Amino acid sequence: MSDPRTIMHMDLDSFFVSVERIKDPSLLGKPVIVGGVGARGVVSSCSYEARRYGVHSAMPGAQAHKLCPHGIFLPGDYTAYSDYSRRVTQIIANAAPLFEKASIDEFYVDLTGMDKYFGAYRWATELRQKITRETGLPISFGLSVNKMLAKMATNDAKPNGQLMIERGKEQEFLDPKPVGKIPFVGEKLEESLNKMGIHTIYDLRQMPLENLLSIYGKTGTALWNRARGHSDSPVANFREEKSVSVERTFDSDSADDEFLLSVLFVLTEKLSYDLRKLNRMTGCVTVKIRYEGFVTTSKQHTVDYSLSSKYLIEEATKLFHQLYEKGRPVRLIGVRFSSLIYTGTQYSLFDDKEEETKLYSAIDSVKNKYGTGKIMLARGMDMGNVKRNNDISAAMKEQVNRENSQHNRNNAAEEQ
DNA sequence: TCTGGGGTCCTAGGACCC
DNA sequence: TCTGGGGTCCTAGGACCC
Repeated sequence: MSDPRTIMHMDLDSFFVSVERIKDPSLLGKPVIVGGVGARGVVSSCSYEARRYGVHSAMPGAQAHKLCPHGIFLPGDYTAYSDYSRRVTQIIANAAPLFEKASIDEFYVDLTGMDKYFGAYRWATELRQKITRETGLPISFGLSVNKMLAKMATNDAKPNGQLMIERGKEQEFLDPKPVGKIPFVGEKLEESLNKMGIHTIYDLRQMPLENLLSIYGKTGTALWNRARGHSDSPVANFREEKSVSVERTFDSDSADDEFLLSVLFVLTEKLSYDLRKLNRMTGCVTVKIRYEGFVTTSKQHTVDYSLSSKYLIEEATKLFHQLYEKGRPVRLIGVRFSSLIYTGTQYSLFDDKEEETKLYSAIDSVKNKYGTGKIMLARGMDMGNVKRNNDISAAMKEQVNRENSQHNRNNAAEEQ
């Protein structure tokens, strides 16, 4: 075994709620729920006061309302959340040589080499205090020998606390916990383990590796390792994005072909724009349809690497026609681009399509100025309202026609 | 109670190639 | 005559995380 590392994990406590409370201190001490607004909303974040009523994140809004009728439901202010997240990230970046931003509200810091364990603990305590002092946000941390244990320590420390697992006490820390406390053991896996009589991590540790391997494959090996506190994934300060996606659930199901196609158009346009902003091209397009009753299907296709809205919309439309069962009510439509490659200097390959490039940069510069939502998505997003659908369809048709005639002109020019 | 949106990773079957 | 085996890519679906 290699020398033990010292890893810190940090988690902003009910982050969205904390930001809302900075914006409006009268929310302090009250059951605040972010999300769960609208016909099909779910809870994104909730205060500990709300959790006492059984509310938790990912819960359908209707259920949260039932459990906590006097709760304060907020739609969420994602711009503010990003801003605060960035501020916290900056504080950590200034203090730590090697850290990883694991999500909008979670961070890992590698403190290996910091004079023994207690020096690291003091350093971590000070960083935590500094974050709360400078942003007003409560944050918890865990400290241990790897990412998994540090994260589990944070979970025990929350809310607004800190916990170091002493060296050598790792197994003692793990053994009594339910297997579901292991990160990556979700509802399904926990249920499956419980059925075999495995409830605690101690129970899991009694299972021979061969058994776990034959039942769960790779997952089995991971379970065997996690039960022993083994986890060697490094603190990674950079991660390349592998896919981008966008999807929308409608307030009510729709089987209106024209409407569905216009949504697909808007989503694909938006995603292509994101792709160009990232300086990436995609080599694979996936269209997802979720029908009435949560029945979900998808169709993907490998395509020539592209960042062209027009081309990607054509591909998405083809996939949609192959996938969609006409007349069946649809709950959600989604688009994903994967097999991303960095455009880098290759962007010049597109110089010969000057017209197209100009069109995009014109659209993009307007978007940069006013925000994506306002240009293409504002009308497309709140689509519960059927009356609006006709407007959208008309606008989309107009746009498609414009692009088609442009396309035809280009083709004609090429043929000459 | 009736299930968001943005991601990652894994599995398993089939195509295809040598 | 009636069917090998390894490697890789593509596709569909699902579990899981925040």
